[in-house]
Amino acid sequence: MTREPARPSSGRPGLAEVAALSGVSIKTASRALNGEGYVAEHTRARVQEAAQRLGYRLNGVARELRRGAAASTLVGLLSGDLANPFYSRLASGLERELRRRGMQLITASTDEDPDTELRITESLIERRVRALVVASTMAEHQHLVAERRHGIPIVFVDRPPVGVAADAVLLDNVDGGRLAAVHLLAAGHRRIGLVGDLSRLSTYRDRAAGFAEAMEDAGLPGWRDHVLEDAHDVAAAERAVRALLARPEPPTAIFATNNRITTGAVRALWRHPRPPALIGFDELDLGDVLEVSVLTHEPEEMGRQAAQLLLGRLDGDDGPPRLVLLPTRLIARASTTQRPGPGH
Amino acid sequence: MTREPARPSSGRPGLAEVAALSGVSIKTASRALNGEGYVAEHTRARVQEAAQRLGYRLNGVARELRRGAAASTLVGLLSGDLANPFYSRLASGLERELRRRGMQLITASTDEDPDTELRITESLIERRVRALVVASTMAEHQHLVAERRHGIPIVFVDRPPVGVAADAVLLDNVDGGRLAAVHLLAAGHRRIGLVGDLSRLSTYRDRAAGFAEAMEDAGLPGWRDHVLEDAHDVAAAERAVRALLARPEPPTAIFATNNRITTGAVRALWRHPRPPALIGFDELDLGDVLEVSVLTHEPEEMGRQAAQLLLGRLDGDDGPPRLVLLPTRLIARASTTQRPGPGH
DNA sequence: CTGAAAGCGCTAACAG
DNA sequence: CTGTTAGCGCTTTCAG
Repeated sequence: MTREPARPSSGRPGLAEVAALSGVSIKTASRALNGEGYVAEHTRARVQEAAQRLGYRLNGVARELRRGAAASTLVGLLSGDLANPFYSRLASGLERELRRRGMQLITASTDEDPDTELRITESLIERRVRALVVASTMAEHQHLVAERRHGIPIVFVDRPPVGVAADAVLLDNVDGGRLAAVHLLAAGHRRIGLVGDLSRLSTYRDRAAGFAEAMEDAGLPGWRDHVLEDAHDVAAAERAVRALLARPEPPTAIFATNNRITTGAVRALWRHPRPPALIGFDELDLGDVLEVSVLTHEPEEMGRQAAQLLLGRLDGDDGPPRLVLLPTRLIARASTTQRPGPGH
Repeated sequence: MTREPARPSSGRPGLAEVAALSGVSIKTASRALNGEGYVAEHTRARVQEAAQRLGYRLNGVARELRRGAAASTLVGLLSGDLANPFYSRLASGLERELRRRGMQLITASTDEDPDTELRITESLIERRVRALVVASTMAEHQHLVAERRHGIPIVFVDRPPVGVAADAVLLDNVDGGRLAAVHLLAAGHRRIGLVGDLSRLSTYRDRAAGFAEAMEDAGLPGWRDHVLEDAHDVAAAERAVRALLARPEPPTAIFATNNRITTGAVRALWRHPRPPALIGFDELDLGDVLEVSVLTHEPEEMGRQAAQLLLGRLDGDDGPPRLVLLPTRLIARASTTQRPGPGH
């Protein structure tokens, strides 16, 4: 029996080359390498040796095409910016959980830009990821309706789905905002500055809503006078805080609504002769040493929960969309407990 | 002419369905959707409308199989732990640069475990990534020799390749270690504690080597007495620093050889009545406010350089392996300039 | 235990 | 401008 001379067309050897070198059929080579079914012991050995010699690597692309998209092990994560510890910790928790089930995470940053998000979403779907985890920066998600219908599980994290029914894992932002206000009010503060992220982000809006609720309950409808929004990076936040402090009647306390803003605030207040009280959303690296009060939570846990939801869907759960709300916890430190209240 | 009734086999519509619905051949549908060659305007419109109606998505897996691995746009990044800001900033710089060239980054964490690294490497190669960026935790890299021969570009970052010729982007760790020692020696310190990461990591060993060199030059061969290694997380580092300080003759200064260790050290020295001087490797979040002297550098830049090397290879550069050495810069802050020297 | 043939969804090559 | 045919590298199906 004559065989073709085994010339790899793409530079890399394929099953055909391995089969030729070991003198078996292509299918037998496949079986031997996958440890599938019954293959004579010495045949298996010969095949494996040939594969070794040739530096053979399974072509996962071909396998996936043949096996069908339902067998893919790739899960896509769409997030704002991996350099933000919130997202990277989320990714870390997600990845670890997925790996336990043999799935792999592919991440892509949107730079918080809706257009980029749209393009990247399409490209992930074209790659036939098995599921999608989305920390969206878009105002709505109509473009995902078709995907959901085609059965690909989508889990929203940190920010809720709009215009599409899908699972979500979110923080209890309203409660967090309320806790911040209540804590500061209890210390006697009345003029409380609030520095916010982009006003279109629901996370920020919810935190502000909880804050507003507590302020109005306390009979302080004038809280809006001390709000500065759209501080999306550390430098902008630092400027916003300085601006608040430069006012004729500066606030006696500040609520920084996320980690970047808190960082900017800490920098603005550093070495300030009489710094206002400060409370931040998200824990800070060395927040204990910096003595900044915060509303903390666990990004890794958000990732784990998202993974669980997603794996449940892959296992056949087709119930209505689920919403997991993660709590926020207040850690009171010197920045709100040892700094002068409004009386000073 | 009769056409088949267009039933998607995988649940999702394919080109065949789009073609059937718009009454053209499959190839014409392909052309219309890819904006390739000449297609009559109204044909294109019909095809695109059909695609829209069906929720058609290109199957990138099939496309890639057909076009061949050389057309893949996926670059794999293998790193220790994305939750470490060093890696996430590296990933961020890399991704941004790759995206400008239409390539996508797929990341995977090894948890600093050699076995995991091996498995994940294989799986990325099976997925036929176009190139690999590796922050390796393995002692050697023989397993990559075959891959290099098959032409897939590999760039090592942060840690050097061993046993395989490949490009690398590294920090000048020896110089960094030397700078740290020189800085502390100039302040009059003689008993300097050094807290190190896993002793098998070349980054740590190089930093220690530079440190050693400066110490020996200063006529202080006894420096080894104040070394504690294998502090791989923040808690271990904090314990190590406390242990050093509890000695009969505690060091008057401490060199923390990476960001996690510095964090642990800051925590250990916090509120210490007479803290030793401290210098850390890697910048810290709010390092300025914490007033910790550091040897800083830019992880994003490492990512960018890696991308450049890699893209150059894809563009045909087949010269000998290149090594890019990134400098480290000393930022002197109060932790080494305002704390008591050895005389106190 | 082993093999031959078909085909996953797309695009390259070559007609019309 | 449009269509037909073949085949990427693997696995599935069905026969030996």
